[in-house]
Amino acid sequence: MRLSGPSQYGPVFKNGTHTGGGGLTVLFVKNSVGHPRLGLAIAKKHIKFATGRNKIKRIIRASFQARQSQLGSVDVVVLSRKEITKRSAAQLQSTLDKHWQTVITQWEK
RNA sequence: UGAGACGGCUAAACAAUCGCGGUGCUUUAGUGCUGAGGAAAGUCCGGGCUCCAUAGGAUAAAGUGCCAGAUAACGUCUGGGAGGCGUGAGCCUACGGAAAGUGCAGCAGAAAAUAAACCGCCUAGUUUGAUUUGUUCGGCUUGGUAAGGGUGAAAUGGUGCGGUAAGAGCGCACCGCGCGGUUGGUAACAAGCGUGGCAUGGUAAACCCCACUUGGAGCAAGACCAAAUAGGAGGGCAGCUUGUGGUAACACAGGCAGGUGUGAUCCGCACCGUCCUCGGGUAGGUCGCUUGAGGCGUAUGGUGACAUACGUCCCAGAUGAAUGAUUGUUCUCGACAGAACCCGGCUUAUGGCCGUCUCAGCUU
Repeated sequence: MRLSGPSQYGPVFKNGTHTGGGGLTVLFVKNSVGHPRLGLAIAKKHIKFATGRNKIKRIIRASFQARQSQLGSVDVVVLSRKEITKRSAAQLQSTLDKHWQTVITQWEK
């Protein structure tokens, strides 16, 4: 489910395909595990307080879980951007849905 | 009812389904248990713990600063004293030293520190002044005077009476202050007695002096396991052949091989044993990591902070970092905010509820 350690994060950062927008950047790459795995990187620089960071992580995890069955064996890392402070929770969910869709279509190819 | 002071409690509730971090049990898919805060925050103090060191003394630097107690310790807390603020409940205070030394004080004001005569008040002298001819007023000179005016945050004790030419601790009373006993109190201090005639202006959150405290770095502390690579130590085995020595193991000398680089290739040139063990410690992993100056209850001691005894409970332990989503019901429609080694405080942010007390108004 979860990515852990530089050995698992490293390949995604190096070879991952980018999609972005809406205050988030999504990197993804195929893996050999057979199920999707999620990693999060929400910068303290962008969101100052810990509660705010936790909220965004929860939103991303929830939407990831909802789409989990549709995603193939992919490692995904979601990064925060500066504009994320301007986005509401509902906006984030819709943009995440878009990003998952692009990941699915890319993976099917 | 309004305004206020102090203290305590709480952190939407319940149910279902799907998930997440720990952990146990069967066993590889289920299931049980459990899972953020009052501030987890700021990182401002104090400890524990760990390593470096061996800290005995002195100096520097930093901090603390009424007294007594609590505590592992503190700059925290409790009780007391003093001063200040408020009608009051209550609240606030870096609250040691200015007769060890140095420094500082804008404007105003005559003068701001070995005090000082601007206006004024008073004595004496003087007079081409005025004049109601006076023991008057004015000018000038000489002294005396800090009572009054004015300036200032602050002007060398305050008020009153006596006293005096006018004044003045010059004298007296009371208050304040200094010094010395006495009494009460562990002490800070208070009360009262005697005495001095009034001294030491302010500023130490200016330097400074005095007393006390502090070794440094921090869980990325630190301990252990440990791939790979380079270098290190020890040991085993070290191609073929000729000669010499030796019984032999082996040693010495020569020749031929082997690998890598250079290069299209050959020659040439340069470089090179191999395996094991130890040590080392990188990536990575494990521990540290949650049973603790612990919580809750009762009793006892203490004004209290707190201590002691007994009983009882186990209450997050992640590491790109766990609490969410959906549905239903209810209400006052939910603030500030997320553990990261652990405790004791302080400070700051913040929704709601309750109690006690004070002041004002109204009713009885």
